[in-house]
Amino acid sequence: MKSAAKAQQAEDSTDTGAQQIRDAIREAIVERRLSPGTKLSESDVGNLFNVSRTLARAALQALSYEGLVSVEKNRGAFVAYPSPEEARQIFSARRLVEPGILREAAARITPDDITHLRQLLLEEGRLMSERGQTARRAEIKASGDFHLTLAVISGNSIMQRFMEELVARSSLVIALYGQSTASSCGHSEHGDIVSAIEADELDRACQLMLHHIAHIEADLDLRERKSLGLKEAFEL
Amino acid sequence: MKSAAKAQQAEDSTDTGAQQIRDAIREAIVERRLSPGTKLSESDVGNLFNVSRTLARAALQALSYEGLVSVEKNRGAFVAYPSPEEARQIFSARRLVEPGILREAAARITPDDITHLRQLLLEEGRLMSERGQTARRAEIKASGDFHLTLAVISGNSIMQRFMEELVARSSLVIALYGQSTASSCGHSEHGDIVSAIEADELDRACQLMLHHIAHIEADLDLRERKSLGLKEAFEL
DNA sequence: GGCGGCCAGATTGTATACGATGTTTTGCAC
DNA sequence: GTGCAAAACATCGTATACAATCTGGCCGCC
Repeated sequence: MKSAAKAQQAEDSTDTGAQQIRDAIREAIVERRLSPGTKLSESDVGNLFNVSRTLARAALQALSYEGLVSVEKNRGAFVAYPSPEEARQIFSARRLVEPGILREAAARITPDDITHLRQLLLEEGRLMSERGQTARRAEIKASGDFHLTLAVISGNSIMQRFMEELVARSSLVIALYGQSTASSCGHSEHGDIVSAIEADELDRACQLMLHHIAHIEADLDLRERKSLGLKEAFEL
Repeated sequence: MKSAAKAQQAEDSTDTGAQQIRDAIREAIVERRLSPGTKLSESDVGNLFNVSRTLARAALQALSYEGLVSVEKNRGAFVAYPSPEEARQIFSARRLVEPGILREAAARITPDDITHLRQLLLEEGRLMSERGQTARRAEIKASGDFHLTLAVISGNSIMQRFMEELVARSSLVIALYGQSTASSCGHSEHGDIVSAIEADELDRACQLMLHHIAHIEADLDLRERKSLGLKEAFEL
C-alpha cells in the first residue's frame, strides 16, 4: 500500500479558513468557471464565503503568489489574465520540468500507481465523450490531474507544488488562447505516455511528453472569451 | 531599529508594506542571521518593523508559502527546519531544473550578461578570502546569486521565482546540515560553468552544473542535528 | 509524594473600524 | 455638446479589538 499517489491530503501548513477559500477559488479558476480578468473584490469574496475581508484577503494573496490572480494596488484582485509572453513562459517551464518529473516518477512508480493513472485516463475518456458544461469542466480537471499525478508519484513535494501552479496557470492560458473548444490535453497522448512508462521506455516517454506539451501549445492563439462572474460561478 | 528598512523601492506585485518585511526576513534567513527553528511570533515581528500584527502576519504567510517558515496552527511561525527528506527533495529539484535553466540561459545570454556573471564571481572570490561574519554572509548571498542570475538570464520569470525559492531553502539546508564551515558553493565551479557557457559547450556546462550541485549535496550530513522528533528518538 | 483539574498568561484566528487611494459621476463653464 | 474639475463612491491598506486556543503553573485530592 505504498502508492506514492496517496499522501495528497496532508496540507495544513498555513492558516485555517483561508485555505478553504483559496482552494475553492483555485478550483473555480482551473475549471474555468471563473474567467481571466474577472474581478474578485475582497468584500465580494468575503460575503460569498461568509467570512470577513481578512480571510478573503489572505486567500487572494495566496492565489496571487501562485500567479492565479493578480492584485493591483488599491484597485483590487482579478483572475489573472496571462499575457502571451507569460503563456510562453508557462509552457517553457513545463517543457523544462515535466520530462524530469516523468523520469523521477518512472523510477519510483508502483503497480498501484499505474492502476491509478489508468483509472484517471478512463475517467477522462468517459468525460470526454459526454456533453454539457459539467462534464467539460470535470474533463479539464481530470486532464490536469494526469500531469499532477505524475508529480505526486515522483515523490518530490516541491515539484508537486510547482506543477500544481503550472497546471493551474496553463488552464488559464488555454481558457484565454485555446482554439479547439474541447480539452486542454490530447487524451490519447496521456495513454501513450503511461504505456511508454510501463514498457520502461523512458526516453520515448519523455519525447511523448514533450510532444504532448507542444500539441497543447500549438492549439493556442491570441483570443479572448467572456467571463461568468463570480456569483454565478459559486451558487448552485 | 529599522536597520532592515533599506529598500524604499515601490514594489508592486502584492501588497505594499508586507513585501518589505517579507524580503527583510527572507534575507535574514538566507544569510543565516536567523537560524532554523527560531520562533517568529507575529507580535514580535510587528514590533520589530513597527507595524501591526496584520502586516507581520501577511509577511509570515508569504514566507510560509515559500517554504522558508512553517506556521503551526495556533502555535506560531518558525524559521523552517527542513527535514533530511525535504533537503533531498530540494536538491533533487535543483538537479532537475538547473540544467534546463542553464540551457535556456545559454541560448539567450549576451556579452553584458557574461560580464555581469564574471563580476559576480570576482565579488564572490573577494568575499571568500575575507574573514568575519559580515563577509561570510555576503559570500553566502553572492554564491546563491550566481544560480539566481542564471535564472534571470534565462528570461523565464517563473523559473526565476522557483529558483529563488530553491536557493533560499538550500541555504537553510546548508545551515542545518552543512559540514564544511565555509561556503555554500564551490567557487571555482561557478567559474568553470561560465567558461563552458562562453565556449558554447552546453553539455559540458550542464555536467558541471550537476557536479556542482552534487558537491554541495555531498557536503551535507543528512543526519539529525538537534531533536529528532521524540518518536524516532526512542524507537528503532 | 504523585496526579489530575483549573485558572492565568500568552499567542494566534477572525472580525470590524478607520484612513488612504483610485474610479466614476456630476456639475459647471465654455 | 464637450472638457475639465471636484466631490461622491467604491475599494483597498493598515490598525485595533475581541474570541478561540494553547501553554504552563498552581492547588487540592488521592
